[in-house]
Amino acid sequence: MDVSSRRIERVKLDELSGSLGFLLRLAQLRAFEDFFSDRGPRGLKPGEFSVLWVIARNPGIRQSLLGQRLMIKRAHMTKLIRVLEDLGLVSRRTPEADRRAVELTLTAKGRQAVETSSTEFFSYEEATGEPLNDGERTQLISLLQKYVGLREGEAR
Amino acid sequence: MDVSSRRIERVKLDELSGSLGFLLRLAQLRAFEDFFSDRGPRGLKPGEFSVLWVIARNPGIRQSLLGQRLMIKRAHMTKLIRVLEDLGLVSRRTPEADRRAVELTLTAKGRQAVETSSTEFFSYEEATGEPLNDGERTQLISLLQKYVGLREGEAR
DNA sequence: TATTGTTATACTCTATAACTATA
DNA sequence: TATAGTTATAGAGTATAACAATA
Repeated sequence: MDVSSRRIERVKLDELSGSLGFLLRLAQLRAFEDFFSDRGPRGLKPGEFSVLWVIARNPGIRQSLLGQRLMIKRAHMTKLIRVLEDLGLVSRRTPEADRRAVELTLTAKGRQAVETSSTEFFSYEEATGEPLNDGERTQLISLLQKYVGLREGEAR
Repeated sequence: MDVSSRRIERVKLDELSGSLGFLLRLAQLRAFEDFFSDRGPRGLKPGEFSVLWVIARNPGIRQSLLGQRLMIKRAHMTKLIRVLEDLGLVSRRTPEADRRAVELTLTAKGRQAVETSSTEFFSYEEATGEPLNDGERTQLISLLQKYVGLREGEAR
């Protein structure tokens, strides 16, 4: 196979290449692809890691609040948490103050899993963003934070 | 219900809020949510629209090339195109030059569908990006284009 | 041997609605 | 009546591998 066939031929996208939704979809696919290609499938998937991470920083957090922040629907949350509970990473308890709710905390095993994975996840993160230089990467992160509601003020 | 319960309580995310992968996932969910909440479910879904749009700009494009550009895997592409063919929007032909390949073009009905939907899609696009101002939105798009490989040069 | 596309299978993520138990 | 969570079900998207036809 020659080199030219490795290159993606030109495809006209016109206005589509200026679509925020389209770009975000491609960018997310790209980020996940990078993430999984670098190494074989490891212990925690990105979604599981983020759930465990947030529980670790917010012990006793309610399922509903966790779901709101991570944009995971209630029904899906139930299944996700059950898996993590079955793995022995998360424990659930019903608070006396509101017996409808469920408060989440990590087990010792869960805390250890987050600890182990976090080095891996975040060291990967720093090495990512390939075609962007450091300044651009920082700026992209800043703009996304604002877009997503993680910043009250300006994006810079 | 009082106002305070409508607001999302603070959740500590720490380093996670600086993760590009995490932010891209949230941003994409947000963009799609905006898109679907504004209006009821309309004719074309974003994925279908983008496929039709690209075929419209690149008549006779091969399935493989289309898939590469839109980051859709071959097996998925087959199913996607079949649906669009069954809807009478796309037609397929085998070129004599390479009888393994499939060249895609839009039918008259397909061209009309793109025409109709494009106004809707792109006018929505312009009104989007809510917490960002125009300059920030432009910059975000620019950075994403570079990240995703739609620009050779610099991101600005 | 490599490539294009297809088929079959399965798994994840998401959406919806009906349900319970509490409030 | 409203809320937190659960259950059940279905659909979309994706991943994988085996396959046929062609190069």
